[in-house]
Amino acid sequence: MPLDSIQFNPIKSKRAFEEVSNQIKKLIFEGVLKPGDRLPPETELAQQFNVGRQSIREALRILELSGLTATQKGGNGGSIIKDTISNTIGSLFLDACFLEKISIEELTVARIDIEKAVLVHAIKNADEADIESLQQNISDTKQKIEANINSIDENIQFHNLVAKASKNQFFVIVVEALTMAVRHFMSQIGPESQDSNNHERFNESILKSKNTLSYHTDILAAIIAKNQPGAVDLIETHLLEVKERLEVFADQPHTVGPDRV
Amino acid sequence: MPLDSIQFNPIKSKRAFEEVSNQIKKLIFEGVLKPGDRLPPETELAQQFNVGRQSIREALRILELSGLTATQKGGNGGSIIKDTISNTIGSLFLDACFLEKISIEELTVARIDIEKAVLVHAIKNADEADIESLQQNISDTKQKIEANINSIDENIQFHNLVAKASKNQFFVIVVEALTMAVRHFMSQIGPESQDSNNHERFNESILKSKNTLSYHTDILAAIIAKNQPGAVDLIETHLLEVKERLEVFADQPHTVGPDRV
DNA sequence: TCACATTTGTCCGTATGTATC
DNA sequence: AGATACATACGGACAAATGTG
Repeated sequence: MPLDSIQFNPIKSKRAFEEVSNQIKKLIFEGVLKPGDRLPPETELAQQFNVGRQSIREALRILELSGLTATQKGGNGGSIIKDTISNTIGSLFLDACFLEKISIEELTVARIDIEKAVLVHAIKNADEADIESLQQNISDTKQKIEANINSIDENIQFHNLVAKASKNQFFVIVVEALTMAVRHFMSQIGPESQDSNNHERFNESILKSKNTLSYHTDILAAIIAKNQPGAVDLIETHLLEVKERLEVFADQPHTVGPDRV
Repeated sequence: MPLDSIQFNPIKSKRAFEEVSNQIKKLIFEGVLKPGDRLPPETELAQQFNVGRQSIREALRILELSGLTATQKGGNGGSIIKDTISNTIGSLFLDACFLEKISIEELTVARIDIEKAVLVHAIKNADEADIESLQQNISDTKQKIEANINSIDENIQFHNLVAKASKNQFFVIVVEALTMAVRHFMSQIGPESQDSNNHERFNESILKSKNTLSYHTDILAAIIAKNQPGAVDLIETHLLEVKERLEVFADQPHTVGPDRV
């Protein structure tokens, strides 16, 4: 065997909290610790690992930020194993956007290609339950629009539901990251549109909501009819319109991201 | 304005370390703290924020895991602002794979669609420098194969370079996450193949490397010739082969992920 | 409603290891 | 080699929150 192909492990003087978080992480990956399980109290963990409580706490912060655990205060509280880490990835992704490594242009261009691919898989793999939740989403959106209520959450949710229908968890995570970023940029527009002193803008916002609803309705129909080319065309046109709507705000400085921990 | 459209901030008794990490994060996003800058020592930060060192340390762990800072110990050490957080996303993503939320099947299926889209953009946007680094990658791979050295790093790098050529940072991050996962599953095959007691497997591995190199060479040629349909066909066939190579190991239990902090 | 126990959140003092000069 | 600066780590103490009897 050639010597060069041996991989040496970098010598990294492990810090105590790293060792602790890795050991707990390993237990979670191995399934020893399952979602819903509660970790022992910090003081007890400190005794078991034979380290100070400070190291335990830093390890818990890592697990918490990784999306593996959640922390509750008070009696019967503690660190609880969570069951999903997808929104954690979305948050980190939003951070990347803020560091201006990703422009709105790049974001929306990529979104079109990815959601087109996702839609193809959704048409292939969607089951009854998926169709039902998509229909529910549409009717929820309708109600909100009729009541003049902002429907941005439902609009975002539609895309996430389509990703779920693809039965591919990778797509679910990627689309969630995309929509989380889109949602943030949208929310920078939203509050202004609802300014009661500016009826024109508010009406404009309602019009756009109806437009979006119309596209979503047609896309769902195409999914049900398994009309792949039609669906792909629809989502491309739809996302191109969203893209243009967002690009107006591309050069505006954006605020800091949401809290994650 | 409809009452329902008001967004209430969830009352979450902010913990001190959250406040600290958010404030520092904000400074980084705003560009006040730039890559390479050093944060004040922990004791000084504690004084400035008027909190204990423990809270500062937990905040620093959060920033470190988020990929925003790196920590050096010893004299002249401290927390330094980093310039990229992409590999952090890749690591978190690998965690998601380990939680078996994502199967190799899902991973590779998604990879094919995404890399096809990326390739289209790469053909459109690749400049001289991109072509050059891809050519360099090919020649590096050739040399390693001729010297019977494992070329998995170069093979992975090829795909990352194509993503970079697309000039879309979102694609760069997603492809890096994908290849990081693929690389991990590959490395579970690698060590066995290099077992000096198993020449057959080793030769098989060399054959596969040559096959991969051949595909990469053809894909690069198609990029240069701006032959979009040809390139897309090539990468689809190539990734399908990789997919089948990986699927053999799909049912094997995999080991725990790499350390991130 | 009112304690009470549990557990996280926080601060402080001190000691040690490590890298730089 | 020694001094300095810094992260790392431990232990003790108290405050705050939360569920239970």
